[in-house]
Amino acid sequence: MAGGTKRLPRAVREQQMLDAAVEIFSVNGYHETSMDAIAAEAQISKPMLYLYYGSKEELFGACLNRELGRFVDEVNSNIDFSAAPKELLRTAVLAFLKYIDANRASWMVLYTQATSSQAFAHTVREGRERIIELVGRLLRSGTKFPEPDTDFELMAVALVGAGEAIASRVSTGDADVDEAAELMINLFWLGLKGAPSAADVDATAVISS
Amino acid sequence: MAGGTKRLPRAVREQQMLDAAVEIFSVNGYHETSMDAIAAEAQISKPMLYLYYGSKEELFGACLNRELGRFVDEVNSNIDFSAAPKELLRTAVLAFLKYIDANRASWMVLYTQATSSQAFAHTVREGRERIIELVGRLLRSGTKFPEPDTDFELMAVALVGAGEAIASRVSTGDADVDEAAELMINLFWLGLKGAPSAADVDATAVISS
Amino acid sequence: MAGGTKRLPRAVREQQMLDAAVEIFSVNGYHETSMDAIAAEAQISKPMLYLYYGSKEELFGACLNRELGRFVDEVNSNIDFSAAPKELLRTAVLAFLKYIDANRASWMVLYTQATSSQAFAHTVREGRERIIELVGRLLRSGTKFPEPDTDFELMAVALVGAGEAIASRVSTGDADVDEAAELMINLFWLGLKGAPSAADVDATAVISS
Amino acid sequence: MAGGTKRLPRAVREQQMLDAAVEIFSVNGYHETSMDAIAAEAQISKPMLYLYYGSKEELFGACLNRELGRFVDEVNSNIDFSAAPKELLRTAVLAFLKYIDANRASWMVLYTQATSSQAFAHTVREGRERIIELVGRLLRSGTKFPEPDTDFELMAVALVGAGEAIASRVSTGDADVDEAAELMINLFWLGLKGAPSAADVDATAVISS
DNA sequence: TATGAATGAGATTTCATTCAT
DNA sequence: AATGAATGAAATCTCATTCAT
Repeated sequence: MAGGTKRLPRAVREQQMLDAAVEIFSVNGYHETSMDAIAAEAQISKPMLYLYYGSKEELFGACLNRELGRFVDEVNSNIDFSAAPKELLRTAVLAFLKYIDANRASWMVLYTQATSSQAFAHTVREGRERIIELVGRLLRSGTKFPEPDTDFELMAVALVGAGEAIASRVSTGDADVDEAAELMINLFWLGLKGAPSAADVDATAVISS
Repeated sequence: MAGGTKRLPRAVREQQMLDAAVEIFSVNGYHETSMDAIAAEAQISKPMLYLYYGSKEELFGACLNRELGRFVDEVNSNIDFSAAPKELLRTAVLAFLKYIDANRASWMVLYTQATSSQAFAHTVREGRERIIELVGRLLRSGTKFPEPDTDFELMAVALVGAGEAIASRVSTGDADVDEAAELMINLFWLGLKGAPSAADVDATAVISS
Repeated sequence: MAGGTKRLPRAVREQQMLDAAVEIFSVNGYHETSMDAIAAEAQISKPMLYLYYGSKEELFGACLNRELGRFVDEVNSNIDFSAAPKELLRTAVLAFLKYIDANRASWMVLYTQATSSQAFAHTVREGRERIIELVGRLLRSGTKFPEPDTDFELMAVALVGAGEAIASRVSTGDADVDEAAELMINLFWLGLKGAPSAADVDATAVISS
Repeated sequence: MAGGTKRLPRAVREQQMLDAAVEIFSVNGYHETSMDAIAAEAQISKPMLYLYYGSKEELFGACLNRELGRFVDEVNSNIDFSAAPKELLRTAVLAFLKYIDANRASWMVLYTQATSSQAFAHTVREGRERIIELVGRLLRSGTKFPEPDTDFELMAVALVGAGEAIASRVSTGDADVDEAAELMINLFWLGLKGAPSAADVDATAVISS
């Protein structure tokens, strides 16, 4: 009634639908969300959803892709690739966490939902895998004298896992962005020397027997 | 005559049901699992399931609790609390990862399921929170001269996140337990000095420009 | 309410459902019939239909099979296989048409429905094919001096087609059973000598110019 | 600019639509065919379909009528009405079967569809009725000394049924046109003396016991 | 104690059909 | 004359859950 049963160009409607879908999926989860609910939120009829997106699964996929795209774009454009390594790292981590912070509902929940929902675990896993590879390469290239048997990839897995956990804390508002950023930066930095044996000497020194 | 198949003591029936439920939930996920399927697997009738556990949600909760309990018990009993800190850490990490490795199907999948399903995110989050607190306390007590503003809890969040990520890799068979353990131990150890400012000095030295 | 939401043994419910399904399918046709309508007619809930028969298609298949079985049984038991050929033919044709006459709604309409419904054309065609083969063999064995190139099978096709058409007339009440039987018997009998050339001589004699 | 693609004269458009509709209906059946599919095949928009034909049912009716008309025209124009009865019969049967043979897809399938779909059984039945009447009149006029109680119409029903069955065989490619024609001609010819008593004498002679 | 029988409620999806331009 | 945009209505099917025995 208030909203609009008006004729809208396809592109506009698409966004309108995705907005609604992201909103509802985020709040209720994939399974608990009905197409009816999304249609209602978007103030359109259910058949439109199917006309535009084919199925609930595809609709969710479209949500995922849009949010993923936005995330990548935003983060990418806020990283200062010309800066020195540590500064670059700082801008990257900050861009990442700030995006999470600013898009709590939509992104983290979509992300969480997708991780579980069997049909999308795949997509998320792939995305994560790419990030892990990236981080792995950064670690490798950033380490001056790598031990021969250093498993940079597993280290990357750990760091990305840590990043996700921190991001989750940020997304729930339970952690301060700046503080979280500082910690992540440090952790990554440490990761660069985290290869097994190498670290022991220095680290142990500061620690209670 | 007409009645039931076999009279079994309550405790046995309960386990029989949980075994079946864990099995099916693990394979198919929470939403894709029907009570019918569980009843069939347990070779009992659906009303029994409801008699014992009240609802699908409660049944899943019971699965979760049992598996969580087993996990905690097993890990606990394999940690050498009398050992020196680093050795204690080693036994803990190994116990953790070995459990994961030995119970791939049941635990990690249940865990993943629970994380998503809105109704249980709660339970999992609580469990994780307890672990994070524990790790946080360990960090605090393990650090000789803590900086005043060190946020041990957030560091614990990161480390636990890293641990989960690694555990996930182990559970899929994509990472070797021993290697993963070594890496986690190192990471935690480093975590002890991961408080912002303190680390910079040493770490930077090994790193490119 | 009036009918019965009572507990019934499986076998009884099955028949009750099939009765309802046959009734409604017959009146409305396969596509125009909804499972809701059948459930209502059977005075049970829709899930029962699915519990017992799995899908609309399978339900229809079950109807088809039951009616087909009844038809075959009834007709078979009314044929006098010990009689002389012509008498045997007579009993067979009468049994066939009388069944049709007595079961107008159920059988003929089911038959018609099935013929069309893509998914069952198959079943019906097979059944018809068997009858055609049977008739073909009868023709062959009944003809004393068959012409070498006589296509008994195609003749059987024609005779069965004629039989179906007549049966259809009977089922709508537009033809008298006894008269129809006599005609069919004659036609079949003639069919026995219907091989092309053979007939010409006699037939032409009775015909104008 | 925004508007329509091409302005075509009404008659052309109509044929274009019917062509598409016949094609799709034939392949998929009435129920399985969507207006969308037809519009797509005709390369026009759905509202056009509705503008020209009002509803799916009417569109199918139009298809049926056009095909029926073509069929009648074609067959009619190939019958040699001036020939002697038997030759006339031959030309008629051949015209009929040749048309079927040449228009397998369109006609027989449409015909089958129509027979079932409740809404069109009517139309088909009427058409068949006209043919039956025609054949009945031919039988009557062709029989020199008809028995008083001979039911020529029912005989016509049988013969037309036989004709349909044979035609169906031809349409599936399972019967040769010429052979089928010869058989049909013979059957019709025999039908002329198919009145009960008359036939017995001759026929029995050729038959076993 | 144990279960076969039964269902209310709701999910996804598909169409024929119509506005507004 | 022609169409992209939009929908009401309904159909199939599934599932957690409960009686009645």
